[in-house]
Amino acid sequence: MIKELKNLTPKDVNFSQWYNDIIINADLAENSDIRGCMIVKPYGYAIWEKIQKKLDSILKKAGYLNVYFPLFIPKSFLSKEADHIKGFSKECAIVTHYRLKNSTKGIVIDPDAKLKEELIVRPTSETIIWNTYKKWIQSYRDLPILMNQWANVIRWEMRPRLFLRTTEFLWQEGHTAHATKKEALQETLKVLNIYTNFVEKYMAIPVIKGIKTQNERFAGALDTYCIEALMQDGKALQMGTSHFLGQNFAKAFNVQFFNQKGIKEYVWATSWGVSSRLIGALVMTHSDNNGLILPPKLAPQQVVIVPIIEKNKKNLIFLNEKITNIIDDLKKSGISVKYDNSENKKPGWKFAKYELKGVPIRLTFGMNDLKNGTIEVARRDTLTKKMISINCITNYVKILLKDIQKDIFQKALNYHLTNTTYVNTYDEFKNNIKNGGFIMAHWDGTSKTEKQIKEETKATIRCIPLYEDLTCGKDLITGMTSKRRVVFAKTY
RNA sequence: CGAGGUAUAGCGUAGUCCGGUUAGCGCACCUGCUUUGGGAGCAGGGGGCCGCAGGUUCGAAUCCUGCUACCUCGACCA
Repeated sequence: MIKELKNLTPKDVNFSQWYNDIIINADLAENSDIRGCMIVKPYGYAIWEKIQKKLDSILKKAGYLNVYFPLFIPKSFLSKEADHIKGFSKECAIVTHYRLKNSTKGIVIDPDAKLKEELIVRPTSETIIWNTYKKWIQSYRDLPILMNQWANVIRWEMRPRLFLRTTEFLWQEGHTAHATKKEALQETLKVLNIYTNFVEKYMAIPVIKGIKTQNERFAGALDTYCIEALMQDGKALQMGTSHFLGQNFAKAFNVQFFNQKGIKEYVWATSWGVSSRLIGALVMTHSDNNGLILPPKLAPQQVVIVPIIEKNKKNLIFLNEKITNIIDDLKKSGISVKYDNSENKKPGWKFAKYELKGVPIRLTFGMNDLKNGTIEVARRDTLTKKMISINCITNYVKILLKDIQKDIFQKALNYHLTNTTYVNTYDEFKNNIKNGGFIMAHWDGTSKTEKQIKEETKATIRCIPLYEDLTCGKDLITGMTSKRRVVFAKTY
């Protein structure tokens, strides 16, 4: 299995196998017996917890309150917003009965226990939340409402893929209600910036901020903002979205308020989310052929210590004593440490195992080090080793963790930039899209051209970037004037 | 839902075309000894209704029919 992994490279056609091997070998998750549902193993879940805790504290500081709404949504709720139901109807899990019974054929669904109205397992919670907001909002004084929910959702996608597109996934979904359009729009962008900052600073993944075209928009939104990242095989992945919902849901659920002048108005809404897909992005952005590479800020174990045990095992006592001191010191500095002094595995096995799991720093300590007052420090990202004096090891590790965080972002950014090409003709476009990557090209703004490009090249417009230069140009196909370049890529 | 493919031990697989000993191998697991600074070696051991249900045959993992599940590709997508 591992040998197979080593024979693959991220650029291989078989990138999906490479990706799956890393996820399964690094103990993040495994293929499920139930279609596409992920089973997150403790290590995989630990990464999700890291993401969740950090993002949660950021959102709380920004003023959002956590809530939890029901898993089941009555079918009629979901149907109230026309575009919304159109977008989600093809991927809903539906509860129709509430009881089983014994029969001659074994356990069967009890036909007498049919629900009068079917319940949909939430694919997202806009409808059930707006049904409740109706009861909460009467006056402009009740606004804004800033809520966030950590939950699981179900989307019965045709083709599931570990972490990237699983039938069930974990996420946070924010739902806000505002008195004015301006405020709601500001909110949408504020959250987009929170996401960008989180993904770049913590996950060390560079992104492009942008706005979706009409074709790619969230079902029920007026505008969908997003952050897009580039994976190592040249495909793009949407890391998070922030939707400006306008008054669509307020109108669908009749949520109105009296403004300061006493006039009734519909409420303005936003919704936004990031999911456990982020774990997949982490894997695909930083991994190499030895396995996962985790950014220190999100690694469940930042440092692993491997003692070199000699044949009589007597030296372990001396090593333990010294290493315990090191661990205490590291922990005092807020660094998480795993000490693997198991005697049944050889050091080489442990090295390989923790590299596979992406632990940023490995410390190796044996009798030679004890004599010399040294310790061996190995970096996961560069796979380089260095002997360091044991007296300054805590400080060294502290600085090295910061360096690794910075370096892997820089590495990902370099990849991102070298794989972003600017093209001016459709031929250039077709040539470049074969190799993957982001392609910056002019587009006339019509769905027709967008669809034609999608059909002919399988590339879609990932977004209209917010901060790209605004030089004019001509559409690749129609030659119509275009005010700015947009980002094309193939996706997962 | 359309098109192709696969199903053999916890995982990965050989055997299937051309039916014939007790279904073989690697990893993992268990026992013992030796090892331990880059995935240890030797010796021994346990584990299989060959996806499910029928059929053909003296005899089926192998041939035939039906079913189910999964994988890849298309439409979908945080």
